[in-house]
Amino acid sequence: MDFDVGTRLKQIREQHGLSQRALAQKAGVTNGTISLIEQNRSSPSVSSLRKVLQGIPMSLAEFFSSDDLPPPEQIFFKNTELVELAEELKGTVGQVSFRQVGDLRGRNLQILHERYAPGADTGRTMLQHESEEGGIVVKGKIELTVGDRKQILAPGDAYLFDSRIPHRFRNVGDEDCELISACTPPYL
Amino acid sequence: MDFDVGTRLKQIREQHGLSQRALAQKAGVTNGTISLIEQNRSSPSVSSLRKVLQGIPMSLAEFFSSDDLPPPEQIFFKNTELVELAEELKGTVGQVSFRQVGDLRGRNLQILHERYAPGADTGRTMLQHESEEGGIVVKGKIELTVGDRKQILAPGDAYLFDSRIPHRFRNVGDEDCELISACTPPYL
DNA sequence: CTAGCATGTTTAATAAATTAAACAACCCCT
DNA sequence: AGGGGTTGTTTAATTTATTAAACATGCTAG
Repeated sequence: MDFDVGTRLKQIREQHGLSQRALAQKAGVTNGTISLIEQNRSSPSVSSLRKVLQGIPMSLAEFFSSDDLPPPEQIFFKNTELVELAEELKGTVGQVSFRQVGDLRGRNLQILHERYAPGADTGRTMLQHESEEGGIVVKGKIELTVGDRKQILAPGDAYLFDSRIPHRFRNVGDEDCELISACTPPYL
Repeated sequence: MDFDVGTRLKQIREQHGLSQRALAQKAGVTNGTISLIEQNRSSPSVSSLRKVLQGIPMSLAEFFSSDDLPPPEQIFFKNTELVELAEELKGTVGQVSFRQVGDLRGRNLQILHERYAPGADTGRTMLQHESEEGGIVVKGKIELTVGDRKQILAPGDAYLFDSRIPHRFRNVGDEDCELISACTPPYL
């Protein structure tokens, strides 16, 4: 009782500026099929639905992850408008600052401006969230541990990994380290 | 875009220690249906599949997000290892550099180190990709236009928007501008 | 060894989705 | 006002999925 296939398909089709016939042709089905599906008067087989979505194109996974379209929100953020995420970081040692772009309501993308004081350390070893995560170092040096791999990154260096692997950040230098990171979907 | 519904269902069913008949009863379908689906000899309608998954229980979204563990990949990237994305930028004016973290194969997250020379301009107005996009300015100034909104961002300032809205970046200052951006899912 | 019960597979009848083509409504253009 | 093009909707014919019941195999107890 939780997923309205017809409405979802219609919404997606219209977002892509396609008519029923246009989509039908790209998908290799008839326009009638699309019409009936959108009215929930027929429940497509997954093979049909896959064909239809290939005309978008969109994966079945995307289709069923009902992330609804975000309403018009704030686009630009002044330096001072980034929101500090101080609370959540229980295991951390030393001074760490995570400043987030926007409030993420309805978003898949989280962008952070991170700052680590010398010696600062996220006890994140235990943390594994269901995301992908990456970033680029802007200033200073950071030691990053991901699973059984460890490396020190300098300005301009970068990282990208699956957040389900336990990971940890540690500033082993003697100046502040800044980096800009992204995460999808957001970690809290 | 090849999704083996039968194999996936069988895998899930067995992980939950259910026989075809046991699952069939909980789901309100017959065992034959499950057998045929698992052999890919019939492609269930999404209403049937939903019924079946309710017997697990599991959502359609979970079913189709085939969360298989990613193969071990490169995690750390030296400054010089970022890959230049020079080719794709047809409409651009002036000197622009997009340097990407990793090659993105199998990833949802794209992270770029972008550099705009004074006067550089992406003719991106026409571009609308199916993503969410955001970033933080590191150096210099950039004018960002998103839909009918425009703003000049300075170091520390940030942005976050739905990439389906037409957008454009322009360096209106007289020094190089650098920013770090992220995009999900990747734009090419 | 065999009777009983579980498993997954197959088959003919039935129910449902998909097609092909026609229908009605709306816009735009001359 | 009317054509020619679009749009989404509907209907009968066809294809496909689903059912109900039989079939085959393997396991275990007596």
